Parts: sequence; structure tokens; C-alpha cells
Amino acid sequence: VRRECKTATLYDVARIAGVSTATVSRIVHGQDRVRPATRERVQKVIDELGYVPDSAAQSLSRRRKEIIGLVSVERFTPQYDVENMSLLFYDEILRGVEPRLRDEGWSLLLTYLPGEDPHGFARLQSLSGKVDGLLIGEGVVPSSLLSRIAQRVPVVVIAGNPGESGVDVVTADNRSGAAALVEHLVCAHGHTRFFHVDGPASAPDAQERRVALELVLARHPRCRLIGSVRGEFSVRSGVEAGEHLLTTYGRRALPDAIVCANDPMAIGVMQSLARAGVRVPEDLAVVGFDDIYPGSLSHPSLTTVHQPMRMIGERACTRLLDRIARPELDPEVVVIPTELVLRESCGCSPSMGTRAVPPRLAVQQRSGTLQGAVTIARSDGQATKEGRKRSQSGGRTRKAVATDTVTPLPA
Amino acid sequence: VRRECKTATLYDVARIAGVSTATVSRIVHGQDRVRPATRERVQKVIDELGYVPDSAAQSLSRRRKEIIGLVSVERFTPQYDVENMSLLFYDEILRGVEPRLRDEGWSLLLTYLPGEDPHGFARLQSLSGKVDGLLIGEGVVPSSLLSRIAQRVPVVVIAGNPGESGVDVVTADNRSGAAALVEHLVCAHGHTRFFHVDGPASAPDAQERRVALELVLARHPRCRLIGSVRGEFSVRSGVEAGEHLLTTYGRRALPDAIVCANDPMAIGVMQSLARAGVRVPEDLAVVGFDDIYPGSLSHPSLTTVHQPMRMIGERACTRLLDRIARPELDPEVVVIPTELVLRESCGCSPSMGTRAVPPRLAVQQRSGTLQGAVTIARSDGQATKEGRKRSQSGGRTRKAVATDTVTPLPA
DNA sequence: CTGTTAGCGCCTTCAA
DNA sequence: TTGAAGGCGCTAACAG
Repeated sequence: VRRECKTATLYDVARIAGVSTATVSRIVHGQDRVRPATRERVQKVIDELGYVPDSAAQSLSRRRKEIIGLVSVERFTPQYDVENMSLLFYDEILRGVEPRLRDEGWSLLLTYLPGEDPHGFARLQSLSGKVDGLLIGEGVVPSSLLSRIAQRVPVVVIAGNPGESGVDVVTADNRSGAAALVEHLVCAHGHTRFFHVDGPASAPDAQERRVALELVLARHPRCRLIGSVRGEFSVRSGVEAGEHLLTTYGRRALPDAIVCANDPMAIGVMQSLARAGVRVPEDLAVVGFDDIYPGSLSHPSLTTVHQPMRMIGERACTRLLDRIARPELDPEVVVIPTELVLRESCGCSPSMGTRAVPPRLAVQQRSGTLQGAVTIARSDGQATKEGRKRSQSGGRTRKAVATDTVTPLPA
Repeated sequence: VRRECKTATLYDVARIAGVSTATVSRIVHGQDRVRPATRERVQKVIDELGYVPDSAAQSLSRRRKEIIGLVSVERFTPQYDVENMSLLFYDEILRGVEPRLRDEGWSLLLTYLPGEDPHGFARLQSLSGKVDGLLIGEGVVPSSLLSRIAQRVPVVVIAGNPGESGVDVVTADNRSGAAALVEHLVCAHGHTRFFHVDGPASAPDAQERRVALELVLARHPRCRLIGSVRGEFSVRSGVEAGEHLLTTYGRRALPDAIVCANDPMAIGVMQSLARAGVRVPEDLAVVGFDDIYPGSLSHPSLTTVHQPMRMIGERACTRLLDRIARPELDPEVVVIPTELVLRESCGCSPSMGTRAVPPRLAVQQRSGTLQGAVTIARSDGQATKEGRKRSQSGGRTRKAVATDTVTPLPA
């Protein structure tokens, strides 16, 4: 059986059913104002012909494609390398975006862009001709270019710098999350000598986390940062950081706690410590950020901060759809609360695993040049459990809602 | 600054540059037959206006959208559940598909479909109006409907049943992989009492793996299958399988080896064994299938079979593009070789980790109703190392190339 | 209730 | 080397 290449068009249906194309169109879209008898007859022809409307023609006519693009940085190495893990972030974002979009009957165009791609801008330009709006991951293109893209088509930046101009931004509350984590190491475990494994200089989220670390340490006079190295967010760079640490401080002068800018690096650090016979958490604590699944499997299991990535994806998507519907909206920064996940690597016993409840949602309005109007919206009807109150984490005028409520997890 | 909503069209450019739309079109597409002076002048206008061609109009005019759709089953639970892991499969497929597509300048439309969605067919139909071809994951819709979709638009099924009719299929060589794995347990470790944690009845790959297990055991008279349970491919169902096992056999009558239909279930099994104080691999061996990253982190690390998922995605994509270009091609089944990954959980020491080299590529042609024509193609210029020859694994007429060559991994 | 008729923005012969 | 013009398949007024 040779495949038929000819696809039925609206005209074919109309002709065969003996009606006009307008009528067929009405029926396809389930409008009323059609006599039931006609509807039935036409529907039959549609089914027989297997007619499906051509989306290109629809888009052209309606001036709307009902497609949005999701662009994220391609950080994956040629083959099954552990580096992949940095991508898990976008995989989860995706799981938040896609269902939201599907609900609306829209489609998702997915693209990875090599970091620092010289043609990045051109690619985004051409992409902008294929969609009604763009969800762009942090680090895909420099922000100067971002705003140029945003002139052509609505843009929401994911995990982006909250200072981005002319575009909406949805991001996790890195600062409060990191603050809560360090605060825990200080208050619950009494650590004082910290070491930091930082992320790439270009990553705004790593930057936020570092600032939080420094702020908390500054609040506790006995605590200090004895050193830090910069990693690449990968397991491998974590391993290297661990080796560097061992070389630098030797076995006797190790820090009390190693704070890593993300989970893969924390896993890498633990690997090199294990190899050297250093025990975690007995000899020192290690913590990460992100809460990726492998962190819960590692030995010891990893204490970290959970970013609700699906929610970030979903909110970003919602925001983009809103903006497409009403392009005149003012750009907004949405900060999604993070949650502390206490496991073994900080010294907490496995049984006492706790997790913070996402308390509220911080929404920062930004209209024109005026900055600083702050709106706080509750996320759900979720009851805010009582817990230790942490002080607001920031030194800036912006008040981000902190990861400030901790409740026990169910066993 | 209020966003401009008006986007420049080809006409705008033509009018302002004082040429015809045909000329602009030629320039946009880099054709020659344009006087350099004209080109330059027009290009300047294009840049100034930030003109980007509208893809809908292009598609309509060219009768080609240059978009393909990727559809996979949505198995993810509401939130960050470990079940997610079943999705890792498609995440990796994606990383094979997207770059391949990007190379060609095409785009990817991504959709998840809830398993057993009653509207599944309708969704696929409507999707078929938005793309030039479809990559469909196994289990998205019953195969009867698949072939109806395939009449409208080229379809390649991923990880599908090799018996699917009217569509191309790209899948891993589950049978040879599982056979090699079991053979290893028997020959290298001398195990004789096996227990099987099967996958869902509807999963063709689980079926292939079970058949292979049974065949190998049948070849070794001393070996037998003492029992099996069916799981859902999730960590949780692995945990349950482990508990069931402990209840059924007690501590004294445990099997020698537990063969799981995929890695997440193997991880689950190991979790419940660990909780009960059963040591792996000292007391019994546990093996999985898939080679997902967390398996390399678990304790003990998991012996398994690697499916080259990116390659599967890439090949599937290539095949789809070929078919779109030449719809008259005969449907084909491409079987991608798998690789044995020996780690700790089978009893191999970590240092002796080995991994099979992908030997060849099996391509089965299937033209019209005639089945069974078999073509074997070499994958690359890769030299085939000598190794234990295994007998052909199937009882069927199809000759699948086995995972039959084992070489040490670099440390 | 149903049909007529302009476009939507671009591509592509065919002429000039 | 350039321009003119007819679609591509569908939608949405506007008439009837």
C-alpha cells in the first residue's frame, strides 16, 4: 500500500459535502449557527476524508500561531557524561511548561542553544518568527540582545537575573534558600569554618547564593569563610574542587562545612572526599543546591535546597501567555520560594529529614523605570506552618520572601 | 517604552527599499542573481526594520513546515516523585533528536500524552496538522491507531514493537542485551537461582527482555527461574517487589540473582534489601536495564545494560527526515545494539568495570506484506573485537545482532 | 442558518 | 537582474 501524499483541504470537504467553506470551518470549530442536519452530513465527510486543518494556514489567517518556544542552554557533552546533570534543570522546567501549554491547546517548540553560540542571536531571531512568545533560559544570550528579541516578541526569562530590563523574569529565591541552608549549618550544627565551591561567574543564581552565604556569615561573628574555588556546575568540577581542598588544607585543617553552589558539584566533592577517606558528615559537612534526584541516593544523602522547578516552568508559561494576550503589561519579576531539604550530609540523621514548606510567593512589579513596588501574593490556600522565623535575608531594598518555615517531612 | 506590536513584512521591506517582494525574498534566502548594490541596499532595510520572515506564511507557501513532532508518554506524577525517572528515557532521546534536527534547520514540537488518554488519537490527529512528521514513543497509542496516523503523515516509532506495521521503528536490541547480562550472571558468577522483576505487560521492551532471560536459562540446565513479579518500571514498584521477595522466600531461600526489567526497579529492590539487611552482591546479585545515571551512584553501583538512547533518538530522527523527503520508502526496523555495563551489584569488583563495544547495527527491511528480509549494516568503521560468540538469540526468523563483544573499560 | 469574498505573508514561475 | 501575479489553506466579516 503506497502512502497517499495528498491531504484533504477545507475546499475538498466543502465541495463533497455540497456546502461552502465557511460552513465547514464553523463545524470544525464547533460553532453553533449550523443546522444539525448539515452539521452531521459535513462531519461525516470530514471523518471519511480524515480532514485535519492545516496549522500554517490557520496561523496565517488568525495572525496567531499558538506556539511558544522554549530555549535553554545546551550544556550536554557529546555522550552520556555526568555533565548531563546540569540539564536536569531544564527537563524539570519542561515538565512544568508543557502541561500548562497543552491545557490551552498551544504547542511547544523546543530548542537548545550552545552556550556562547556566536549565531545565538540570529537563531533566536529566526525562532521568533515561528512562535508567539519565547521562554528563554538564563545564559542563552547576553541580556543586551535579550531586550532586542523582546521587542519583536514577548519574552520571559527563566532563572534570569532579576535586573533584566524589558522582559519578565521568573526565578527561584536563591538568596533566601542559601541563607536558610547556611543558617542551619551554623545554628543546628555549630559549624564555623566554611569553604565555598562557587558556580561560574556568569551565573546569576550562583552569585545570589554566594551573596547569601556571605551575609549569613557576616551575621555570625565566630563564623568565617576560609576559602573558595570556582566550579562549572558539573560533577567533575566538584571532584576537582574536592582535590584542591585536600591539597590546600591537608587532613588536619579541613573546614567544618563545604557549601556548594549546586548539587552536582556537591556530589563531586563528596566523591573526592570519600576517595581520600574523609568522612561526611563526621569530619565535615557538605551541602548543595537544587535538590536533584541523585542527591537523595548518594552516600551520605545530600542536604540541599529544593527549587520547585516545575512550578517555575509553569509560572513562566502562565506569565508568557498573559503577556501574549495583553502585550501592554508591565514587566514583572516573580520569585518562587525555595525549600530546605535536610538529609545526612550536613549531619542531620536520616530519620529527621525535614523540608520547608513553600510559604508564599514574592512578586516584584517593575513598571517603566520605577523599581521597587512590591506585591506579595499567597501561593495557594496552603496553611503556613509555624516554625523558626528567620530574618529577612537581603541587604537590598527588595524584600524577597524567605525560606523561613521548616516542618518535618512525613517518613 | 511601549512594545511595538506591528511586525515588518516582506512588503514593508520591498516598499521602503524600492524593489519588488521577489527581490527581497531572493536576498533573504541568499540567492544570487541579485546585483550587489541592490542586495546591500535591501539588506540595510531588512536590518533596520528587524524583518524576520513569518514562518506560517512560509510554510503555507512552501507546503512544508520544517517541523517535526516528538510525542512521548506522560508518566510523571504531579510533583517531584521518583517516578520521574521513567521519563529520563525520553529526556535522553530528546538530546539525540534535537541537535540532529537543528542541523537541518528544522524545529521540534514536543508533546507528552497521558498514557491511555481517551483523546489520544484526536490529539495526535490535530498534531499531525502542525508538523511534517511524527516521532512517537512506544505506548502512546495502540498500534491500530498508529497506522491511521501514519497515513496522514510519516511516523517513526521509538522503542516500539518491531512488528508494528506501516511505520518505521527504531529500538534498542533488548533481547541481546538481556541475554548478555544473564549469560554473564551464569558464566562469570555461577548463579543458578533467578528471580525476575518484570515490566508492565504492555511494554514490548520488557517483553523482549523477559524472553531473552528465559532463553538463556533454558540453555543452562542447572539454572532456573524460581519466580517473578510484575512491576511498573518505577522505583516504588521495585521496593514492593523486594518486599514481596523477602516475604515469599525468607532470608534463607533467597534467589542467587534478581533480574529487573529496568534500572529504577533495580534501585528499588536494592533499597528494600538494604533495609532488611540483605547484602548485595554478597548475598545475592541485582541487575537492571537502561543504565540511567543514578544507577552508577547507588551502593553498590548497578550492573546493567546500556541503551544508547541518544543514538536511538538521532537515528529515529534521521529516518523520519529521510522518509519525509522520500515518502515512498519502505518501512524499516532499526535495531540499535546495547552494551553490557558491569559494576558492583552483580559481584564484579568496581575496578574491573567493563563495557561491551557496540558491534554492529541490525537493520530489518520490511516491504509491503513481505516480512523477514534482513539486512545487516555496519555501524561505523568500528572494528569488531573478538569475543565469546553467542548463538543468535531469537526463536524468530529475525536475526538481531547481539551484544556479544566485551572489552575492558578504561579505568 | 449559509454563502461570498477578501485578505493573511510569502514563494515562485513567467515575463520583461 | 528585476518585477508582476497567482496561489498556498483557512478565517472572518459581511451579505443574504
